[in-house]
Amino acid sequence: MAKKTAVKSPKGPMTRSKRSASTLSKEVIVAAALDMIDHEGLESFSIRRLAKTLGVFPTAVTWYLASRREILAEVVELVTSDLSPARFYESWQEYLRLVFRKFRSAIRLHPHMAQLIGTHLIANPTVDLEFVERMLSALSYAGFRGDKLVAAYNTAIVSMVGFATQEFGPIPVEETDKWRDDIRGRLKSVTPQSFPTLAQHMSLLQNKAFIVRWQNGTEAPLDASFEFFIETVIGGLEAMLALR
Amino acid sequence: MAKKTAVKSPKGPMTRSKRSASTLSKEVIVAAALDMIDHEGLESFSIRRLAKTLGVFPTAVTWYLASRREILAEVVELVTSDLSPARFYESWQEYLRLVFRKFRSAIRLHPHMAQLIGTHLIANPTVDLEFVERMLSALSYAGFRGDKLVAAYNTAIVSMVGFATQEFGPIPVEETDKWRDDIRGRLKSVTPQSFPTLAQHMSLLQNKAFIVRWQNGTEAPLDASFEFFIETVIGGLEAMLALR
DNA sequence: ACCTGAACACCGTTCAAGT
DNA sequence: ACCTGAACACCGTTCAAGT
Repeated sequence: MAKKTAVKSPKGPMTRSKRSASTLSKEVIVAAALDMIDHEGLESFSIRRLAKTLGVFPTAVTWYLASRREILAEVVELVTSDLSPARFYESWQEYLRLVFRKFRSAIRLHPHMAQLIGTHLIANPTVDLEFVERMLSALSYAGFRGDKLVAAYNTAIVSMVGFATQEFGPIPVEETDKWRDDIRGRLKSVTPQSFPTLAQHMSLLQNKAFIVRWQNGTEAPLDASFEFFIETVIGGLEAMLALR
Repeated sequence: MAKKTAVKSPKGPMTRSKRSASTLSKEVIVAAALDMIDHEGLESFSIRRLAKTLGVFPTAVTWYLASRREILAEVVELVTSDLSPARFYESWQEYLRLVFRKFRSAIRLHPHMAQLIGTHLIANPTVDLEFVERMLSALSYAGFRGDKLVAAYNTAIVSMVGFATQEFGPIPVEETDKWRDDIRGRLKSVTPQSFPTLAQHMSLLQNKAFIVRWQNGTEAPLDASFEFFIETVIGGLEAMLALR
C-alpha cells in the first residue's frame, strides 16, 4: 500500500516529507517490505532499498529488525497469519477444504512469497499454535490416534503448503520470451513415437501442468487440479482411516 | 532430470593432474557449485567464492554460465536428474512409491537445495520429458483420462516434490540454540486448557511434526509420516478413480 | 530510545584486454 | 575460444556518534 514516496536526492534519504503518516515501527517496516516484495519480487528486495522508500537510513531499519532474515521471517508471519477458517464447519473434511483454500488464497495474494513460505513456514517459530491445535483437533475428530495422528497432521500440512507454493512459485523472469519459446520448442519435438502419452494429451497439458507450463499460478491458475488435489488428500485420509 | 551424458574432452587424454584437478568446464563448475552448497549452504554460495575454489577469476566462471541463476538452474538439474525408477514395477501404485522415495532420497543427499527445488523444479525448462511421459503413462494406465489425467498428474508431482522439500527445508541456523529454546519455551506454555489436543499428543509431536519441530529432515527424518503420506496419495487417487 | 553517518567486506555483472 | 583484470553499482552488517 505504501507507494514510493522517496525523494530522489543525490545525498540520500534526508527528507522525511510525511513523517506524520508513518513514524517508523516494526509494523510499518514489515508492511513496506511485503509491499516491495509484492511489486518487485523477492530478489530485488533489499534493506537499503526498503530504507530509501521509508525515507530513513538503512541502519534505522536494522534497529527494529536486526537482519534481512529477521525482516523476511516477519513478512512470512504476516502473510500466513489468520489461516484458520472463521466460518462454521460441520465436518473434518469440510475443515480441510476451507483451510487449504484459505492458504492458497493467501499465497495467491503474495505469489513472490511462495518460495520462502514453501520451506520456511514449516520452521517458523512464530506460527500460531492455535492453527496447529485446530488442525490436530479436526484430524483427531476424524478418528486418527497416536502416531497416525502425527502422520495425518504432517500429511495435511505438507499438502496444504505444497500445492499453493508450487503453483505460484516463480518462473524464470529475465528473458521470459526466450524461455517460453524454449519450452514450447521442446514441446513441439514431442511426437507420438517419442512420448506417446504426453503427445496424446498435449493440448490438455500445456501450460496447465507442472513442468510443461510457462506461466505460474498468477497467470495460469490450476483451479481444477487444486480441487482435485484436495479431494485426493481427503479421500486418501478416509482410506487410511478405514484400514483399522 | 535430463540425462547427463558423460562429457569427454575433445582434445584427447591430456590429464591436468596438478593444482587445478580439472580443466574448467560447465560440468566442473556445476559440480563444484553443488559441492559448495552441500557443505556451506545456499546462502553462502557465491560466484566469487566458487571461482576462488576453482582457482580462476570470477569472470572465467561466467564465461560458461552467464549468471548466478544459470548456475543454480544447472545445479537443480543435476540434483533432480535420473528420477525415474530403474527397477521393474508391476503397478502404477508401486511406480508412485518408487518415484516418491527416489525423489526424497535425492533431496536428502542435498538438503540445502530443497528450497530451490521446491519451487524451481516445477518451472525448469531442462526437465526431462521422459520423466513426464512415464508419470503420465502410469496414471493413464491407472485409468485417468482427459482432464482427470491432468489433475492426477499435477497432484502426483506436487506431492512428490512437496513433502521432501518441506521435510528437508532449512531451519534457522544462525542462532540455533536460541531459536530451539524459543520454540521449546512456547511448547512448554501449551496446557490442556489452552491447546488440549496439542497438549495431549505433545510427546509424540515435538520435533516430529511440521511447525512444532526444531530440526529438519537431515537430523530428524519423518520416515513414518512420509510412508503414510505416500499411501494417502495413492489411496486418494484410487478413491478418485472409483468416482466414475 | 532512536536515528545518522561512515566504513568494511563482500556481492553479481559489464567491459575491456590479453592469449 | 578462453581467461585475466579492473571497474561499477550495489549489498548486509558493524561500529561509532549524535539526539
